Amino acid sequence: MATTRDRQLVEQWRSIQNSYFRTAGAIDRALEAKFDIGLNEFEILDLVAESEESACRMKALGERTPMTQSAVSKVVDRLEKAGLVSRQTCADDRRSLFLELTEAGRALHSSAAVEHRALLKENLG
Amino acid sequence: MATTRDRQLVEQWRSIQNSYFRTAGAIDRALEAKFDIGLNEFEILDLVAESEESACRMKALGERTPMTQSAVSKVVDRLEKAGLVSRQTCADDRRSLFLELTEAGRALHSSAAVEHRALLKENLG
DNA sequence: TCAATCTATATGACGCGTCATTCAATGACA
DNA sequence: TGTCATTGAATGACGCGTCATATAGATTGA
Repeated sequence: MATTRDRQLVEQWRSIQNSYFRTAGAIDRALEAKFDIGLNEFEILDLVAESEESACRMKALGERTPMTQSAVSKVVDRLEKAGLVSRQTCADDRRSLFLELTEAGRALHSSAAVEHRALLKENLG
Repeated sequence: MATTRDRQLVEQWRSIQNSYFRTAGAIDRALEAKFDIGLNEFEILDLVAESEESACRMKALGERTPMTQSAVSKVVDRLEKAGLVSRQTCADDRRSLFLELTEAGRALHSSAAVEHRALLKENLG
């Protein structure tokens, strides 16, 4: 039985979906067009840039994003292929890896971040 | 240059992403487990159920969801294969189609909707 | 020190959404 | 009426995320 409360919930949810997709889509398209990387790539890049003191990243990354461990691994693959990031082995635990921005990665990140923040401001008000 | 305002925007965005994925994921898993349909399938079913007076649906559907026209077409494929919906040709414009719930579709929708609303309430507060 | 177990990451198969394209039906207009 | 542009929908190639698994390294405890 469809209560008014149900209707409200559904409307609220649709509105969240719309603004989520609108925002994510706008950022994704802009980054793709201007920097040739997708939103997820940028977000990993952003996380790596944030924690500029080392650590066994990969693991930590997984905890800061809704992406799957395997998705993170593939995003990093692409970033590495694009020469934006490099995987470094971890001396104290050789299963772990930590990530470093390359020069190119650092450069791209700082331009892309400006765009990213601008679009967030525009879309989140 | 990373302003405090930028940090706030990024935090806000991550929080939106997290709650979006948490909610969507929870609903998707529940519907998948109990009714064997995904979230997008349910949402199309829900839209069709909502507009129980006919019309040339497919088109209208595309306007009520952030999904692509082609995504809608494929979701409807699956719903049709599952016997939950049927495509009816439109007399006045033979390019268009409108959709109808089958009996099974109506039944599944009304159970699934309860679950859906409950999870929305739980997740959106 | 040797199993058994656990943990960090990678990988392959798979499903789904997107883009570009196609096809048929319509509409516009001369 | 004949052409040309437009519109509703379907389709195929493709990229990406997910799940289940694999692999190598760590840890525990007898």
